[in-house]
Amino acid sequence: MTLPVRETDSRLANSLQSLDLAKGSSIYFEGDRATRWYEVVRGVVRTCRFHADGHRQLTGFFYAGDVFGVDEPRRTESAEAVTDVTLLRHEREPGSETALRRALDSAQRFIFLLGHRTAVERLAAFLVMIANRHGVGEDCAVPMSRADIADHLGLTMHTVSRTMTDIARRKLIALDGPQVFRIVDPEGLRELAGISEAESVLLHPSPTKPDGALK
Amino acid sequence: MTLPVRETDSRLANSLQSLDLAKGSSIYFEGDRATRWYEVVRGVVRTCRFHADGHRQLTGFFYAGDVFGVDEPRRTESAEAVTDVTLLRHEREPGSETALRRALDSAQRFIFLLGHRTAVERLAAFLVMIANRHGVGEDCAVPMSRADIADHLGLTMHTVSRTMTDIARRKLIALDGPQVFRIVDPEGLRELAGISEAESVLLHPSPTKPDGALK
DNA sequence: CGACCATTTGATGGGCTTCAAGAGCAGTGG
DNA sequence: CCACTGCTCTTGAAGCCCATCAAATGGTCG
Repeated sequence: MTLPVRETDSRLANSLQSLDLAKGSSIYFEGDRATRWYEVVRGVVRTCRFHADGHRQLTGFFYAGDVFGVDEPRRTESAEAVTDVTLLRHEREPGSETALRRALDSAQRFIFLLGHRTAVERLAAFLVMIANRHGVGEDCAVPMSRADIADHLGLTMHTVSRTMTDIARRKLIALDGPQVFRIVDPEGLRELAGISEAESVLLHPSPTKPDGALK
Repeated sequence: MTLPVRETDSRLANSLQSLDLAKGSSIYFEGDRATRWYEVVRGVVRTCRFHADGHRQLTGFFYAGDVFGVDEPRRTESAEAVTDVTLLRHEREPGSETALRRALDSAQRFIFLLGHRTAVERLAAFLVMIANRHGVGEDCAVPMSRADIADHLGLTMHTVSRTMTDIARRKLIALDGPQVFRIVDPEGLRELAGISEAESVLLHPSPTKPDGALK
């Protein structure tokens, strides 16, 4: 259960620590005292909570440039490494307001995503979100498992799998194994996701994309 | 379409304005420039967005003491008065960090609520949330319509109505018309909602309850 | 009373879950 | 090298829950 944590706190004063964690590692647990927040440098992180019936709810995925763990004074959700990751750990201090704002923003986007009523719509929206992390036309990595996606979107792994192949069958995406896809019909996919062209820009004023012009 | 706005900006310097709005009034619209945020003094407010297929998503309900409209630089959702309301309008300034934190908090709770998979679970959780705004054993007001609840929980008005009477039939609540209920079996309702006794306290470290001891 | 609205209730069908089994793939050890 | 194991992902079949279509009820206001 304990994990290989290699801490390289040499970088800066002890107000900012860099740490590497292996895939699957826990970063913190629901209920922990929370005094610091994190920034992803490399890899992908998921946050999750459990419902009383035992089923898991993944409340967010976080990529390089994203921040997470701003909850206080206690963790309301746990955080885990989806892939091998490098993180920056920040001390809490006034002025971390932008971090809060970004967290709120991503929470609101996620609420809107969950508002989609059918499985295809939700998954399509999710794929668009992933694709926005990549360049246009590039292959898109799906670092998380089908079960992760399911617990994120409120579906079952089976439905996710079926729906994925369904979207591929419609020639909106092309699958190259379970963990890689490429968008074939961007317009069609966005339409399925219920996202207008204009909105899709708004959806990620993203820190990972160099060209983050928000007008 | 325009609305009776009586503005009583006498209260304080022009950095803090009080305003009264009639039930159904719009407070701001999706896309508007956003420079101020609001605090509810009296009544209930809803925020909402629309999906591409036209269906409505209510992203939150806000009661006396709650804050809303912290999004920037543009409104990502519109806000409307569910009942007659009195609001305080705040200028944006550093130090509104606590407002952000509260907004994030309520967003996360809502995500968790949407994570419930069945209609009964969601509605039960929603009722518990409402009940937490009231004293123990008191009658609980349901200021919003069935359609509002439906668009909030991702259900239809019909399912909400059916499920409501179903929960009443199980003697977990007692209905006194569509807009008032009373909890008969708190333990049973919480269990249905998938909320443990311990958690139910955590769920509302609420500004509306005087006794907000969070340990 | 009659019109209108919100809510309730009934009947049917579809989409997702559930249960079940098979396919693909990496790691291990004989 | 290949059988064996364990895992994730895929696919099939049956059932249930909720959306949809449709209609009735109850309340408010003219």
